[in-house]
Amino acid sequence: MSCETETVQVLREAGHKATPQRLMILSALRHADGHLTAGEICEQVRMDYPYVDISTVYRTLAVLKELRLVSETDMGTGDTTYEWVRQQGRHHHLICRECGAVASLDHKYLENLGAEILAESGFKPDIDHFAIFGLCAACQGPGKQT
Amino acid sequence: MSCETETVQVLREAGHKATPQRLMILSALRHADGHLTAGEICEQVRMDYPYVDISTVYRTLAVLKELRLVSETDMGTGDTTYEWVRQQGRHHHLICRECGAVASLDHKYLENLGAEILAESGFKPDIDHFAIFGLCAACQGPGKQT
DNA sequence: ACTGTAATTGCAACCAGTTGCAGGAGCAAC
DNA sequence: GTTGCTCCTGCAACTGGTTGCAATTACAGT
Repeated sequence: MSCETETVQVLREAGHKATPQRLMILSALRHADGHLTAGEICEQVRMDYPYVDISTVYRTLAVLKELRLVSETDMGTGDTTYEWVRQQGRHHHLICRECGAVASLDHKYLENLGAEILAESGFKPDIDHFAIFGLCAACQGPGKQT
Repeated sequence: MSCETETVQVLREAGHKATPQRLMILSALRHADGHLTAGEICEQVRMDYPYVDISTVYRTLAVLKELRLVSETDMGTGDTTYEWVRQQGRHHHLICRECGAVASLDHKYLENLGAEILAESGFKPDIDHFAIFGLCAACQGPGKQT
């Protein structure tokens, strides 16, 4: 758990406390390599400490999201998922509304967009992790509608 | 209600039925000029027909969304809102995560993005109505938090 | 106008996520 | 190590939205 020291700093500096529950949630997020739902995080933490409440998980996720340590993504299937934000390897998701396939999108496309918006309107968009819906190549063929 | 004829066509062609409830929901959406929540739509319909169930509203909205007649937008405040999609005047929203201000963004910025993604990955994104979070110009100033 | 079929409705039960609250715990200062 | 303040936790109640189901209704074909 020594790898969380840095994160603990960030928490403290923002006036938050580093509680065991939070460290466990943090650990679950870090060591998972994909997206996790709040429920999954809760289950995982309960293996070590069975009393965590789901509301604690949600509240912790809210704090982490505010500090921009995790990103929240609505995958379109009604599952809201959370992911540890790494500094490199930013990516976005292209989600097919027909077949549900998920592809990754390199950050560079969005980077342009972010810069353009900032230049023209002064609004600085949070472009950390987008989920973009649409039709994948396979589902665009004529007469291919489900 | 004669202005709904065209929409009724679209519904029928997709194998859906044009029920009174749906027409009332449709009417509410058309005549509102902004975003409406499901609850607001339900209330409005109940003025004419008190028995509509909220689930009917949600199901109708799901159908209309699928037919791309309405767009669903999560405004970030926990309110999911729905809006009638007009062919012209497509726009997107820039929502400030500090002060909640909502600004409009012209469609042209996203048009580029859509074309790029399509060209490079074959994925055809639905770029009808985006909600982009970030910091507005006023909230970016140093020490201007909250 | 009548009929058959499939879509739709309203209801109630349900699920994900949020909130208010009282007790408990972290942490900075002494 | 103790103290005090504030944040955090777990609980339970609640809200927004979804789903399964039996009864009903739209509508295409006749």
